[in-house]
Amino acid sequence: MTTPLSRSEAKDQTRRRLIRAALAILDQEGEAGLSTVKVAKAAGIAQSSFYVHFKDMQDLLRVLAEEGGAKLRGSMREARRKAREARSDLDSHRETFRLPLEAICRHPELLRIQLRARHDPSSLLRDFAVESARVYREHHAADLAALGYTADDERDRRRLEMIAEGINAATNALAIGHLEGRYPDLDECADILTALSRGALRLLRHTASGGPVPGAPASGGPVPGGPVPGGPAGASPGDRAPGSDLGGQ
Amino acid sequence: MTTPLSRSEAKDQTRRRLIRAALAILDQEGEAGLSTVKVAKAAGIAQSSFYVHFKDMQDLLRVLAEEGGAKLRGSMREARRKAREARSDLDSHRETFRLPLEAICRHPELLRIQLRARHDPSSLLRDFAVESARVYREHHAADLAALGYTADDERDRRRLEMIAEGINAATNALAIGHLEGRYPDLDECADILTALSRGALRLLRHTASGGPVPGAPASGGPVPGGPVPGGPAGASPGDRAPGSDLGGQ
DNA sequence: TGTACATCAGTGAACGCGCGTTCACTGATGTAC
DNA sequence: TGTACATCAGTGAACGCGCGTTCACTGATGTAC
Repeated sequence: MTTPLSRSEAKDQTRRRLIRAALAILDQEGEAGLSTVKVAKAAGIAQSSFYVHFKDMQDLLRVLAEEGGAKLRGSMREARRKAREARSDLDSHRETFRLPLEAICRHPELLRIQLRARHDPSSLLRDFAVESARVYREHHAADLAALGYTADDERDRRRLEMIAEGINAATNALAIGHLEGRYPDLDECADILTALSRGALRLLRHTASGGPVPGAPASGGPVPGGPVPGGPAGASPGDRAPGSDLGGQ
Repeated sequence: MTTPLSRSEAKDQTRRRLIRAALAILDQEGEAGLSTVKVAKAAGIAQSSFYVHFKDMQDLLRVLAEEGGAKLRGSMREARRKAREARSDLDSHRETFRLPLEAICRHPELLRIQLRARHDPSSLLRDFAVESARVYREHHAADLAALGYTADDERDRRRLEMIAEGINAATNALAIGHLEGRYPDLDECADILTALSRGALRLLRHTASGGPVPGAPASGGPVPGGPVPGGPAGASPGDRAPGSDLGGQ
């Protein structure tokens, strides 16, 4: 029935088995549980045969990271494409958060691995984790820009980055919660993220409408924290003291 | 000059040296870099002497986790106390986010260790990480309650939990960014978090003022999104369809 | 098609390494008298 | 105060273990003729 495989096909198949086995162990036991012994055994070959396919464990992890990164970028690209097809602005805003959540949940092992490696100094997947975090963050920053929130000066650029990072962290946290079964409704997760972003984005100007920051009362309510040292006195717009512009209270 | 130490005092000092050495290695190299050899060497004693003080590495980590947890809870208690002393509601809201950030930055190693261990299945510090995350989350939930945001039914309780988890993740992310030097101004971090929470809390009713959600302009300024599907029209409070109540636009 | 040879994926045994753990021992500190 | 003994923090050597890595070898597949 089965056509006998050529030598190179068979070798490639074994290689794939090793990669899959490593990914499974990495997801289930973490990097500490990874060893050439376990991976080879799980792939059904002799331990020494591991070195026929990879120089060492780091070499396998490099391949794993490359493939994971490609998968991740593909998911994000697709999410971005779908988000562009959303009909209304509101849809767009919600989709902006729902689609990345879906993308994450399509490859949950990649998020788990990334979260573990990200702050682990001795992780061989550190580069992968940092790169993944960058992809996510840039995705969010681009999305926020697409929603009409832009940053003209350095202060706003930094704030946009902070917001993107905060939203990203919240997205990951809710995605993990969803994967763990605590938040079964992905739409509700997206709602929370949408609402979070809505609040934060008031710190930036919304250039689409051209008006003042949406939601900010024209009268500028109570001033937070009393007098701001070196504050608004002679400050030009775009040079406001940090902490003095919380938007509508 | 130095009074000779009693036997038990000297032993305790050695024990402290071991604990401090383990914490430093854990922070700098992660759990993978930890071994009785390294810890004993860093503490300046023979490797076998490690077992005079601890049953094994897990035993030391248990102690480390207990002490770390106590430190963390202490910091959080203090932050809560200070927040209660804030004069105005607005101060209270900002302090609610600034003080936990400060508490985290007082013991940055605890956050780093927690973030690493939290998703690592083979970590010996898993319990510590989960417990720490719980402390943080409950702190945020209590703070939100103190700000007047309450949850009457199951849906709102779940949302409050999701918001607390999202805010917590964002807090950690910004704290790490601050510790890495990317966001030098802790007040600005607190502002971002305040703004994030403001948006999300519109999903809940604000019982303190009894009025509309704070921050929502009475006049309803420029609306970024289109009409809200299935919006406020005839929905009774507490029975809104999920995903349809994004609060004041 | 058949034969002789080349290639190469996979194997098992061997080795060194760092680590965790045990244990008999040492010498300083503490205590009973 | 002095002496004899008990206690015990700390030591170094030894052992087993799992792991990473190497290497000569095997036998099936591929190829030249």
